Amino acid sequence: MNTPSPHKPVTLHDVAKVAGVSLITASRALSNPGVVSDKTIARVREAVEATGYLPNLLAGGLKSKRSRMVAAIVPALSVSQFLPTVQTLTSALAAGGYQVIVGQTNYDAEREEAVLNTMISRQPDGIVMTGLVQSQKARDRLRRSGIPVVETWDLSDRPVDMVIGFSHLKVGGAVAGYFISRGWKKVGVATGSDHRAMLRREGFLATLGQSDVPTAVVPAPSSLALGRRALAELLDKEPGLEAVCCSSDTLAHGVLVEAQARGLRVPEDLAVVGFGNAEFGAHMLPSITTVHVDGPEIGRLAAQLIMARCNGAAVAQPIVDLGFRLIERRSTSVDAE
Amino acid sequence: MNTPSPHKPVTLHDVAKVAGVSLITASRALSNPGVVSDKTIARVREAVEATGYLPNLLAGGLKSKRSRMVAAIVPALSVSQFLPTVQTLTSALAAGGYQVIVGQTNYDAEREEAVLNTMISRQPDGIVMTGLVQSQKARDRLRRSGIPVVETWDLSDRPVDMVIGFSHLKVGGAVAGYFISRGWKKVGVATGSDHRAMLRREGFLATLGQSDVPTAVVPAPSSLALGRRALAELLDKEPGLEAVCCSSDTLAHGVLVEAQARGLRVPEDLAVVGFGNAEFGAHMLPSITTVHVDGPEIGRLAAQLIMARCNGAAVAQPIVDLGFRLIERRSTSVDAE
DNA sequence: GACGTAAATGATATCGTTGTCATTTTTCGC
DNA sequence: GCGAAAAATGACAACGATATCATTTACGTC
Repeated sequence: MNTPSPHKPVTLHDVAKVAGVSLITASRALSNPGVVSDKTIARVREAVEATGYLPNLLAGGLKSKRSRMVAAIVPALSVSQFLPTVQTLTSALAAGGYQVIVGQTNYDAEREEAVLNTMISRQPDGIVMTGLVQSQKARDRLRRSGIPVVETWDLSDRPVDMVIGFSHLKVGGAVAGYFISRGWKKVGVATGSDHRAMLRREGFLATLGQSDVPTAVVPAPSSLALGRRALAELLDKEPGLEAVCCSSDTLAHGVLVEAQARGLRVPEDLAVVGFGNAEFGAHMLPSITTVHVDGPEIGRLAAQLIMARCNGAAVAQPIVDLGFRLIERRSTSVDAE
Repeated sequence: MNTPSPHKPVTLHDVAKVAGVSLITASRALSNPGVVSDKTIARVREAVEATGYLPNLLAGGLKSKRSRMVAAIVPALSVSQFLPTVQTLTSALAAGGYQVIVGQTNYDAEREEAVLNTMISRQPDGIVMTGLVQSQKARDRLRRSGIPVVETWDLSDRPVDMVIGFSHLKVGGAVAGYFISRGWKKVGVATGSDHRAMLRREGFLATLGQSDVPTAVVPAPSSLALGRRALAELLDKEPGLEAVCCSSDTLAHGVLVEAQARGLRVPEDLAVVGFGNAEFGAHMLPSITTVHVDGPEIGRLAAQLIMARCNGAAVAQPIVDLGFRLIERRSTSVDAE
């Protein structure tokens, strides 16, 4: 058995020599087998096996202008909200031979622009953003780059390219509608400081018809500890609070814990609504009423749209509204399932 | 203002022409400014600005053999356990001009091998694994590839290359020691089915000196719902259970909820220990006794080791034991802080 | 001012693969 | 068995950058 030295990697050239064919035929046998005879394909495959050849995707990508990489850009990897999306995106793309390269913006528009430039430099076949692209300069550059871009977790009339998401304003409105139907008057908002959470709050306030609702804004990303602190802050402002609208299930969880610490019964003394339908919310005591959004589907769809584009297909519907639905659970209703 | 057509991207050649220097000087002005005069650097920078040039990292990487990409391989992105590690890894690498490309193995050794091959094809400057590389074939191939590899979240005498982690056997032993010191006799284990969790259970049993401890094994990745189910299963087997050792804080959270649902007081009726020191564990009621491991540090260190290697530095200590510590909280002791 | 050295710039080849076009071989109808 | 079309293979150049080696320019010293 031969042990190749670590510094002379096997190239397609070596494979071709072993298989007794030309370099280019070896290339085709592997990446375009339709035009090569079965006999030759078999010989090349054997040679690949024998030499332990692995293609150099940098070289292939350079020439073919298809890197088979897709950039996924998130505020931070630890924002569990987006994880299911990135997870399914990665899996769906991997199934098609694409890999994901991640970038973190830390909720910072300037960093976002820098990250996007770096990503463009890597010649990705697609870019998936969580959220809309903030800076106009970046939007222009992305458009000029010609790279398929999918913005997600939001909607826009004029996306950079494609968008898959839902209306945060409407989510806020739907929650407010629910609050109204339940007759809650003394309400509060516990929200992360990020743009989308603020949009939901805006929609909430608009439908509620109040503009002076007590609000606790906590820095993104949210956490249980921040949720506790937020409720403490809200109760300071409005001791008779009946219901709290939270910008995430994590925040809602914190609110629940703080309520428990203060001997407030949920939902009897205080009703709590979250957002995101996190796994834990359905199984806690009390379970958390929340707004469900299909995060995994966003990732799958984004992968699909980008791979379709890469194969030259035109995308019929570049704006996809996935909608949402409110799931009523025990944190707002003792009768809920 | 000129609007370049989307299909004729600006290359370094264009920049050089605009700056009135040769291609290679432009290249050096950007990536090795030390050897170029300040005047020329300024001219090239201007030309970059004027043309909107972004380098093609595929081309650069091909020739220089430094792709400035690092592969991060996880069982699944949704395993929150590893997220802080991937997060700090990504940030630390980004600060050094490296990007992370992610691969998911789904806890499957065969998939792991396939993912590693794909990654090697991308010519990464380093590979960071969560866990040890399972298949021997993959280990050999990685060694031959000459790519710096950091295995994490575990220890081994013979890593593929470098390893940063801690001993899961010892973690299990430490928890068992704690159980013994508290005098708990009727104990149970709720554990994920993954390799590392099973190692911890092994260490736990060994130190405890019992081999017939009731165990509920749930499929990885763990969830709150699985934790609830695990406790139900354990109470079936051993109704007089005094304490449960869980393979993650998420599972412990589920055990806590199930205990609450059954009217069991924690810790008086049932003590619960988790693993991982997740954010929520410290702030819940009761807070969760757990084993702390410095996940973010693992990521930072891994980034550091790989970048050092890329700069030609020899790594003095290729095996780093970060240790762990047990944090006693209210889920095992009413006196805990 | 001549000389040697260091600084700055340039020309050329190449990284490993694939697109394009050219050539050879095979296949098949009549 | 011939010719035309199809199938299979090959030669060459090129993708966009950097490594290497060569050359020119600037600078300080005696």
